[in-house]
Amino acid sequence: MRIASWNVNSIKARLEIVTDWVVADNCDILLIQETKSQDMNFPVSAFINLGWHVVFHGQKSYNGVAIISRFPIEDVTAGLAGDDEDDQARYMEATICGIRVATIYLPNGNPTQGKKFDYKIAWFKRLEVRARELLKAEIPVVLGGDFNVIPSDIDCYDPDGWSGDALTHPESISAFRKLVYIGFCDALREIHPSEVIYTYWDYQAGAWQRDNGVRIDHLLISPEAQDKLVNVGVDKGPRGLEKPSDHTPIWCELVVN
DNA sequence: ATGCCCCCGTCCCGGGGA
Repeated sequence: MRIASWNVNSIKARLEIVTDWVVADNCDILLIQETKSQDMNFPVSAFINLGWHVVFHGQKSYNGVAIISRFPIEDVTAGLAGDDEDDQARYMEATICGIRVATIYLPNGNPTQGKKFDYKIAWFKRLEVRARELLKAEIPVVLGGDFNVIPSDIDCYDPDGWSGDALTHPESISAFRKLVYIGFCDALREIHPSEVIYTYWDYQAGAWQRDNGVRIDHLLISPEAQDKLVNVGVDKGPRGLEKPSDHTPIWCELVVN
């Protein structure tokens, strides 16, 4: 079972790149972020025509998440509990072949002084509450998405230049590590503990050509999923295409019994 | 120090991204 996560920066602008990739990669489940599409405009038929299943949770212009799968999608929940005032479409869960998956688009949090950063940290706390509940279920869980956190210096081409940013802020990193302390595994680091691997390169200043990247897209997996983990990687291919997303997919492979 | 680039929308600028 191959499960991937990808911030596509608009599902409509990236439709061909995404459909081509899921077919070529032999991916089974793709967790998508930044669809930037209202539900009524989501390009459902492109995935139905492939024989895939699709669920989505969007809003106008910004944010938006989706899950597409070769296998039936069950028990879908949209939104993250803990704040009735929060109307940003950043979270959705579903069960596919007995695996509970979540697609996560964590707030960026810049600037670090003010409401946006407070929202990020509050959102992280809500995610931790949900993550603890999911661990209690003792089933394979994959939390995949754009966490907007650079967990350590080796995950950044220029740690000094990024100091003071919301993505490297100590509170952001603590909140991310907390998910690991309570029991989730940073799947990429399980297989590649010290390799420099990025998932995002800015559109600006030739960041891709200079390999000025950061690792901010993550797959956090429960112990029951970790037991089934055989491989993890990042596919840089889509970032090098014409009109790419600024993120590229991260994937993991779980053995199925 | 700032912007570079890209996407969206009652749309040709401004907000948001990271």
